[in-house]
Order: sequence, then structure tokens, then C-alpha cells
Amino acid sequence: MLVINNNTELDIEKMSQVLMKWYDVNARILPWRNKSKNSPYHIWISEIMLQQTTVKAVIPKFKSFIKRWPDIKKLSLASIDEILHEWQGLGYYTRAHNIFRSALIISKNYNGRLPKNIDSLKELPGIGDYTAGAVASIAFSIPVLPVDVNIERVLARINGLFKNEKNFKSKVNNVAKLFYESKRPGDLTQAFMDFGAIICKPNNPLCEICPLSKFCLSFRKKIVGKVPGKKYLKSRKKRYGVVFFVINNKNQILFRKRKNSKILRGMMELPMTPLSKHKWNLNSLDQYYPIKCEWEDNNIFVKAPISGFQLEIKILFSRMGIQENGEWVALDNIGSYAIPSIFKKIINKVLKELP
DNA sequence: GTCCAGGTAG
DNA sequence: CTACCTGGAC
Repeated sequence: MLVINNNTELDIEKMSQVLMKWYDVNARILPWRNKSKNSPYHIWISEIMLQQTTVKAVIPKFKSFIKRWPDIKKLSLASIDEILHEWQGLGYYTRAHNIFRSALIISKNYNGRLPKNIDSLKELPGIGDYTAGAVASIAFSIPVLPVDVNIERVLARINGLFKNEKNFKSKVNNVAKLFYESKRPGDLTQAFMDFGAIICKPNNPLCEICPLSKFCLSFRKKIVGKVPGKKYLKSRKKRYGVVFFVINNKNQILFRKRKNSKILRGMMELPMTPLSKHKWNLNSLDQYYPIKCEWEDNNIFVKAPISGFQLEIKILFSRMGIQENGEWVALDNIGSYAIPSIFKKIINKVLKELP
């Protein structure tokens, strides 16, 4: 028995068995699937269409596409305009271009048949790690388990892995590799896919009828809904700001009160520039300096996610004698003010990193 | 109405 | 890392 992440229930053989048994009864009927033998061409087209696109949207498009171009040779004789027209509404139109380019390559170099190994598949435009693995396992019975978000979620839940933690991707890939030995690689891949879509759903997973629950660490810990969670920093829009960090010889920091702003109104903040889409030119800060003094640039940056944005704050620093004007807050009294956590974060970082 | 996921290419 | 597009979540 293999043990991953303290999951002593993990038993690859047994899990594959259970999953296959479930799949044999519950497999979705989809137009690109064939009980006796899957067509590599159909699997390829369906996998490309299914990238970023729901099964529901793909089904009618797949049918008309295959009807119009029943094999790769015929597809290679089409025009890109025809293919784009057929792709209309599916989105990500580069996929259509890539399919056409691949069709030409396959006709020319592979006699109209998809190559049967992962490396050659990945050389074709539009085929990356996932799609190569999907086609290889489903169409050619090559023992791999490609990891898309659905399979990732299933494996992560079974092993209690969070996207947040270090090396999440490689941990999931390592678990996936444990399943490479399967006797029915294509069915196992599709079993995982259907299982992720029907039972181990992103929201409201059906744990009460899940045949894998006894192997599932998240289920045992009652945290299924939280796994795999989100990455801490997603691709958010970037905004840049410069904070003026002023501290006096009584260990007080210069603050100011936010006024006519939508967010964080009435809370205390460190003096700073407005947030900009672009990095600040340090020569254009004149109108934003809270006081007149010399500014040290210690090359300190603080990154923080806030309401849909990823902030990158640069710190300019100044140490000075007692000064009457302004809102000065003693370091050991910060707790008694309404200060957004982002500014606390900045303060902590600055105090830690100052030379 | 707004937010945002999601494989691949670049 | 971002752009690509759409539809599903909220």
C-alpha cells in the first residue's frame, strides 16, 4: 500500500477497481465515445473542443464538425474560413486554426493518422500536456492519466491537497503517475473525468453516494468542500502605489484618515499615492509627499491582494524628529485604530526589512 | 449586472 | 506571466 500525505487508505489497485466498476455502470454517453473502439480523430477533436468549454456546448458542435469532415484527410482539404465558421460560438478560435494546421501536418507527415505517442502528439499545434495524455490514453491505450482540473480536483480531495500549498501541481502529478499502470488506461481516464463531473463535483459533491469516500482523506476530515481550494494569488489586475512611511524619534508613524473614498472610508492609512496601472516614476511624486523631508529608498516592496486587484506597493522611508502636524500613531498603540490589514502588513514588513 | 475559471501558446 | 472567449456562478 502506498501512503501519500498521511492517507493510509490510499490503495491504487483497489481504487482503480472501484472507479472502473462505477464507470462501467455510469459512463456518460457522448458522441465521441465508442464502446468497441474510440476513433483517435474523434477523441482529438472532442478534446480540443472541450478545452475551456462545457460538454453541453461541445456536443452539437462536435457532431456537425465530424459530419462535415469525417476524417483528417478531408479536414486538411477544408479552408480555414470554413472551419472557423463551423467553430462559431465555441470561443478560443485559435483552437480552430490549430486544428487545421495539425490536420495539414498529420496528412503530410503521418499519412492522415494521429501519431501514437505523447511526444509527437505534443508537437502538434494546440496539443499540450493534458490533451496529449487524453488522446494517448483514450485513443491509443497508452497508460497515462492526464490531469485536467477535474482529475486534479478528484486526486487532490482523495489526498487532502490544497492548491495553496507548495508544489501542489507536482504532488497531484505524482499521484496521477501512480495510476499509470492501469490495464484499461483510456477507461480509467474517462472514469476519472465522469467521476469528477458527476460525483466529485466542484460544488456540492455527492460524498454520501461516493464509492471512493473510504479512500478519501478530505472526506474523513470533513473538508471536501474546501479542497483543493484556491491559489492564494490568482491572476488579478495589477495596481501600483507608493507609500510614504514616516517614523519619528518617539516611534510614532505618520497616518492619515481616508475620506471621500468608496472603500475603507474613515479608516486610517499610511500616506500614499493613488493606485496606478503603471509603476510610479519616483520623479513625479511631488504633489503626494505628506511632508517635506528626505526620502530613503530601501527597495522595499509589499504585495497584497485587495478587492480584485493585486497591489504592488513601494515604500519610501523617512525618519525624523518630533513633528506636531499630522496624525501620529505610536507603534505600540496601533491596535486601537481602525487600520486595514494591508497597512499593518506594510508596517510589519518595513520594520522587519529596514537596515 | 460583474467575476472568473480554464489548456495552450507565446 | 498574459491573452484568448464563453458560459456558469453569484
